[in-house]
Amino acid sequence: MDTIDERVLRGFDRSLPMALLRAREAVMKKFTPSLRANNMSAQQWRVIRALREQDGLDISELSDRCHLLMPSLSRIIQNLEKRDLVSRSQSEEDNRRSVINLTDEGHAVFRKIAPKSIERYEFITDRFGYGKLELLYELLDELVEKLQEGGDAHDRST
Amino acid sequence: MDTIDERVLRGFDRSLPMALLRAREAVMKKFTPSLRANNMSAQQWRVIRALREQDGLDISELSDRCHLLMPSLSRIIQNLEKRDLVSRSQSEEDNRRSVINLTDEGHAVFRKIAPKSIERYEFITDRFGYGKLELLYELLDELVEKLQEGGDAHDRST
DNA sequence: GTGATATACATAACATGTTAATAAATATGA
DNA sequence: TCATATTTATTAACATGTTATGTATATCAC
Repeated sequence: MDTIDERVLRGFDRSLPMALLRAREAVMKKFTPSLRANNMSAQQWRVIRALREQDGLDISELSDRCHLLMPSLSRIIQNLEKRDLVSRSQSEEDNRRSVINLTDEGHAVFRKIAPKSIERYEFITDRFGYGKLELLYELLDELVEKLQEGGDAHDRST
Repeated sequence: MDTIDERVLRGFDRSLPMALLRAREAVMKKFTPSLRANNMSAQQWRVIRALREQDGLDISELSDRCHLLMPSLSRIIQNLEKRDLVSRSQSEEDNRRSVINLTDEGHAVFRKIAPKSIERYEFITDRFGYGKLELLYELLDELVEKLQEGGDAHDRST
């Protein structure tokens, strides 16, 4: 048992990354089954939802909104394209950009899954409590904000 | 714009899974660089930490404590084994079990990385505030608890 | 004890996370 | 205008997430 620098690493399963991971896993368990039943991964569903909110986004925009890295998103789009859930076209002003649109079938899949998601969401709100949920949102947002401000001074290695 | 069942899906980037994802990403950004500088992934680091807390765990126990699925963990152990950071031996009582131990080199890596992690953790605590951090832990734990109780009645598909 | 079940672990197959390298189009500056 | 840098997107390569399947050992019912 080596003591490190007079301080000690927080107990393993009480670390912040683990707490967030456990919470996310518990939440996702409520959504995943109905997605899987429709051959949809959580990530693919994010893309569908983003396009439902605003159609015709380019891939960089989708990357931001869905919190997916470009290489992942690139593959996901190809997958959805093969399944005719989205279509891509070239931007007129900038030939580097691909514009992605939901197909009719894509819209249909959204309408099929969305009610299940709503139901699960209400289940979570009931179980946890509306007030606590709102408080949790606030804390999470503030955490992100506080960690981002001041730039990446502590993000560098070494 | 189709209205679903009189209710609407929560705004995309205000959904609980996304809020948890963003928070976790922001937190991990503080830890990942020093891990990467030592050729260590976050998952590999979890295994090292778990073994540092209690050496000689079997793979199922590690899976639980690290929140890694068995197939992932199986590969991770093989990787760490190749790099001589852990060693495996057969359990005497149960020949199905592998017992995993940290090697000297594994301990050395822990001692090298741990101070950085402690420092990052203190940075996060300072930025966010100790009280808020504790409150966040409580909320996250309670969320997990509430979602798990009552079994998996709503985890099923269809 | 023998056969059916369950458990511990590994592997397969595919999707995604992650960093690096690449290609093509566009923007910038001399 | 031309060379250079920047931006957009893809691909490569490897690690991990995830579900299904396989294999050996243990346990249990009988």
